[in-house]
Amino acid sequence: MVTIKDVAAHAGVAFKTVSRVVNNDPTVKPKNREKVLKAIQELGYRPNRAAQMTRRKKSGIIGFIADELLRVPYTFDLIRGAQDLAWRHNKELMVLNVNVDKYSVEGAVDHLFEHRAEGIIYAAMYHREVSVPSQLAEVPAVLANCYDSSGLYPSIVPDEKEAAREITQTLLDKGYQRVLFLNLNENIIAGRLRKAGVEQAFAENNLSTENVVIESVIVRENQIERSVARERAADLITRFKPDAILCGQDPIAVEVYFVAQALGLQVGKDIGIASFDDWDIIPTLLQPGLTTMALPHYYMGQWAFNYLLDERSDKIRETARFSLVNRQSF
Amino acid sequence: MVTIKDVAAHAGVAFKTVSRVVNNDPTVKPKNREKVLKAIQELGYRPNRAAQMTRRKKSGIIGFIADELLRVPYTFDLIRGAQDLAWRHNKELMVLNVNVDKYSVEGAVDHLFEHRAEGIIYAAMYHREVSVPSQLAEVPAVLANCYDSSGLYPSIVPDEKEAAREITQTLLDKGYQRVLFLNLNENIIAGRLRKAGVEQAFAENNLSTENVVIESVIVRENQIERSVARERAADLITRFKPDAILCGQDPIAVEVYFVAQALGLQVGKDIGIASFDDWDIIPTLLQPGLTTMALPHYYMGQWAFNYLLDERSDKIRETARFSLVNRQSF
DNA sequence: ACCAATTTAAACAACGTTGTCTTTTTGTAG
DNA sequence: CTACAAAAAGACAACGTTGTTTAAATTGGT
Repeated sequence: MVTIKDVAAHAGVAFKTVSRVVNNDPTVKPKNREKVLKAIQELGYRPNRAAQMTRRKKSGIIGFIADELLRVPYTFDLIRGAQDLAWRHNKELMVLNVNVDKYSVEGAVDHLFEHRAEGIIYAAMYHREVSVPSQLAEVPAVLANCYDSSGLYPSIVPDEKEAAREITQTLLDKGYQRVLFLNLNENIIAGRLRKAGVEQAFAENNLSTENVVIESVIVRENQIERSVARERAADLITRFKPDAILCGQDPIAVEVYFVAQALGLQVGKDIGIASFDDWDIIPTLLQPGLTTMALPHYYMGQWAFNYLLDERSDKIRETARFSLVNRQSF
Repeated sequence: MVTIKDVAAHAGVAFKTVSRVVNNDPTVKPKNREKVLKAIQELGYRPNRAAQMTRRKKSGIIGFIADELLRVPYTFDLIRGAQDLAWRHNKELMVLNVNVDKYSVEGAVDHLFEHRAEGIIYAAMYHREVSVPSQLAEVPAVLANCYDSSGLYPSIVPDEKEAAREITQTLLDKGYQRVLFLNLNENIIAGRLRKAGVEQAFAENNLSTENVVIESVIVRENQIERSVARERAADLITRFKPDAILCGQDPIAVEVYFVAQALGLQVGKDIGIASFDDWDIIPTLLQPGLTTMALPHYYMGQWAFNYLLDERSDKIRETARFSLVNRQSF
């Protein structure tokens, strides 16, 4: 590979002058600058990042540890959010997928330390509490889509409760009165918080709890049989006769659309359907399009990166707002 | 950060000895090795990768350029395939998402050159012909899920035709006789090749072409209205009365399931349904589970990485076999 | 045209490693 | 114990950069 000295020889200047040109040092006479630039062009010189790093004692690397327990498409927006900013700030985002079987979190942290990462983002693939290895504290670190019980790390998680309150309020504003909430299992944080949000909305509108039914129809790990979920949904619909159904996540909405069709109910007309997540292709695949609260993954990725960039040290617990994506399902 | 010299001072040896221990040089006496190891432990020393790279003149970095034109979940298996191998071989996979608006392919290649990447994998998010920047030839490069017209680069793409032949043959073997193939648009490579595969299967079984109808119901860019696709599908089913429907990709199958339910046809009993891609959650979300030909993305990612690892230079054009994922839809 | 002040360029050291060469220590045969 | 080879450890240079100091070239005022 061609080095700074090759360029210098070719241009007939000291190699330090080439370094100056590369780093936009203004103390180079235009004539020399031109000569150097020409030589760089002709030789196809590119600065060696590894050498720069050693000399500058700065890596420009931000680590991103993603726990891959789940493989849900939108979670990649977490990475994208951070990555876009990294590119913009001329930093390297080193993404490591950890997995209980394959390589441990400790291994990933070690790896990042060897690369002298200037900060680490630890992201969970679904909103949950995590316990991170203690060595993580040696470097600025942020948690995204998760939090630790110790409070040692700043974190950002989706504002599940507010999202649930908002979508419920939107339903009520549109005149829906009897809401069936087919929730996630409540041992999942999102399940608990979203339930609270729905309840808050009903309380704020002084509506009787007789008008809302909340049932968990899905368990994340070891999912119950889909057909059972579908049967349950059908049963609840015929018994409770809701005018709107709120789904704990978009895949549940798919079930509900099938059930609705089977019962002869037209979505968006006979019954309103709303959901959470904005899960990849699902909301647009369904007909009519599914109105859903989109998870703020991209934003959280950005927030986490910015936190590190700003060299903050407050142990804030931030929440990120969902955004309502309006389609035609209610 | 603690350096090799700090460790040496702490252990009371020459810093070169520490280097030897770190690199498992056998010419270190056990007693010294122990001293050094203890010092490393106590000081929390970690080798500086950037310094190693400069001195060794090897980066250990493989670049992965992913064109993000589409955001389809399973495409990440391409990355995963390469990444898992990278980890196993103690290499760094530097993943760059390029995007027409955000940062160009040239920029990504430049970036990788600055990091002295030892090889580059260029991956497309759907099977297509690409034209890559000429600078890519300066370094070992492989194309994954795409190929170039020039033939300058080795490449691996899914064996679309064989997959179509195989799934069609499977349908025929099971006794299905009238097949409706709701294909992708034929200006997409996958659409053309899959069609050819279906036709081949029919020819090989000496079946009349009256028993197969092939129609494109979806256009990738600027997708036609879903509702139109659904109408078309319903119309084709009632007119042609197929006993099996083969879908060009899993999302089409979702439409077909809805249509089937609307027509009172039970999937897997009254009508068989098969598909392509194994698109994330879709095949398991549907009831009954959708039998589909899974794209070999993970394998292609691995193949591409191995090609670089083996320092091959043949400009082979490899194809990768789909795998049939049996569920209950036929 | 001369000297001082300023701008520009060169020389040299340093970053944290590893490769090569030299010196010291160790072990063993005589 | 000595001689001598082999093993172990140290010294020093090198990788491709940038930071710092020093020297050379240029400028401007008289």
